[in-house]
Amino acid sequence: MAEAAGVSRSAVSRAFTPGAYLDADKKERVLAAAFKLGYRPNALAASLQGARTNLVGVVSGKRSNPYDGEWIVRLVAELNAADKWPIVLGGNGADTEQDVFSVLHYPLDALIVRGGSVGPAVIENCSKLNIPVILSGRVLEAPRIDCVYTGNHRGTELATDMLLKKGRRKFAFIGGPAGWNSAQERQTGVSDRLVQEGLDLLAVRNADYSFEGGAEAIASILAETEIDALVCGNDAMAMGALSYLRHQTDLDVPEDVSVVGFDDIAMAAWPDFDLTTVRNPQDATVFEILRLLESRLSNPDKPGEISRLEPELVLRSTH
Amino acid sequence: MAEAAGVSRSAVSRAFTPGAYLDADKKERVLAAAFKLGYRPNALAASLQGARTNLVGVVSGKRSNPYDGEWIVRLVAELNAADKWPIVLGGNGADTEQDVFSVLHYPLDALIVRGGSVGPAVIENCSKLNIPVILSGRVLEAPRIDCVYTGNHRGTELATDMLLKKGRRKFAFIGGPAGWNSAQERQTGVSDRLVQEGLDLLAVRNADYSFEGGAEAIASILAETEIDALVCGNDAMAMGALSYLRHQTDLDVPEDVSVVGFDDIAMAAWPDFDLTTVRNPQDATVFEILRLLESRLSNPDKPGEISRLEPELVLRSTH
DNA sequence: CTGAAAGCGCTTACAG
DNA sequence: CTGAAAGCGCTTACAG
Repeated sequence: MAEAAGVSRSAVSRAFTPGAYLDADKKERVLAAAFKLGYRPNALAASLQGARTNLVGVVSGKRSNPYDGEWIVRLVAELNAADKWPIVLGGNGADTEQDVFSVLHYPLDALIVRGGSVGPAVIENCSKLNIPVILSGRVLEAPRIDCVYTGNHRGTELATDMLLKKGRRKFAFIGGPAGWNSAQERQTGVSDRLVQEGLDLLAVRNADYSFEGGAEAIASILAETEIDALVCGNDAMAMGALSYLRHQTDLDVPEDVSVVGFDDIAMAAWPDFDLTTVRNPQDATVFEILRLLESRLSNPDKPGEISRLEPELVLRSTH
Repeated sequence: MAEAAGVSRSAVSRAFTPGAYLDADKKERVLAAAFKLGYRPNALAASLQGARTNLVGVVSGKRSNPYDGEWIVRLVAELNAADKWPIVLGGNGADTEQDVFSVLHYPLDALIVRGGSVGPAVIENCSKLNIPVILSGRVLEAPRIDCVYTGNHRGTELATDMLLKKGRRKFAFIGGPAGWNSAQERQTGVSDRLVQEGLDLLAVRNADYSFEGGAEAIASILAETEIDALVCGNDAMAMGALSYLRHQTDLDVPEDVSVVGFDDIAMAAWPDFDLTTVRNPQDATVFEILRLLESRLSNPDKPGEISRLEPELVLRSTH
């Protein structure tokens, strides 16, 4: 490249460095030659000199949860807008953690992790490598880890409270994969509130956050238990359950049984579902991730920050 | 790292290179030190030596089309499984092309591009930089460009044919963004078949491939035209139109009007829509992309390959 | 089998 | 204002 333009290596470098001193003529010559050859400076070679790579790892959850799909698409868009380039992992379940280790071979500016997609080993490795980690949907108090989360317990508590006021007494809950923190918290949000009224959760099922999973779970519940309120760990399962109730049973929603979801994904508002749900504020989540990222990058050694977002009840027609 | 293990740089490198000669003891020492420090060889520094980066750019379309969302999630999962690491772009519309130029600063093994998300300038730049390009959902005959696409024209022709046999005569079409190839081809698939029967498309609208766009488009059509068959350029718009017909009009689907989509996204099969549609085979598309990628990588100079996938009519309950 | 040296594509002091 | 040199973290011939 340098010889193509008939200048020194340094000159080429300066031509692409905003604010660097370089004769206008010479700069023009470099840019012209670059255009002709399709040349652009190798960002990775530059990073060996200490520049940021602007590469961030993004680890999402399983692909059965549409909320995760929306999360990743929005996050990618915002990251792009901030000139950060996401290397995306996830969707294939079991091997995700191994994949993260592979991606740690690249000099990442940061790693953004959704929910419970990876374990503590990954995070420990990142801190050894000095790669900041931002957790979305999970909390971890650690030296230089930042977190954004929505009050899960509070969210389903709000839903349960509303349902109780409406006179519901026979509650069931369909949660995400057993063992996940968020799934557990959403469940206890219901059960803790019920206990205050001297009530129990009559039935609990765990599914995979998918539409089909929700439909199967409600079928299994109805085979054994009579209920008048169903709270679900996410919207997709709530929609699956709602669909099953409407098409496979004589039960009327909301006349006989109330259905409430969690997340407020785009589809929840479609007239065909019009799902009452708990908003897990996605805009705010993505916005916070970006804010925490910039803030961490400009001040790598500051203490970890934990940002809590408040859930909000969205009343539509299924409660 | 070398001094931490008390060995030479070369030894460290060999410890991480499968099949390289290195004393077992020494190797163990290197690996132990690496584990302790969280060290892993910088893949980018390695790439300066000529190794592949295993980084591939993935450019998706606007985020309003759920099919693109499914495409990206599946593609990412398959790429991960093949130890390729996708830098994902897109979702924010206008600036996508500029973003691609930015990402071309990284040494990519290949660029995978969905539909009409970027123009010819990007592709030309890639060929100058010797970065292979794989196009999904669009065809471009060029030296070293590979393409996968589904027969759009054939797809809507199949749908139209079925509708005609059912006795439908008054057709409308809701297409994707005006000017997009795929949108145009899907439209002429309908109109060409109608012409054979001496029929015309009574109404055409262009929307943004979203649910809401479909609902607005059908409203606008019904305000001016009486129809008995609606073909849509994708499922999301078909579902939006279907939803509008069911909730905002007295028209019965399929009694009074048939609705057919395109893509066969997961939701189309949900009982709440049960949409008759044209399958745009996603598994096969992603599979082909991976195949073309491997094949191109192992034989960079072979001629461009164009892989056509056949659409298939999926009959459900809305026709 | 293994170390020292060269070199990948850059940028950043350092001289001029 | 700008070139020559050093060095970022690696790997790959090249000697031994």
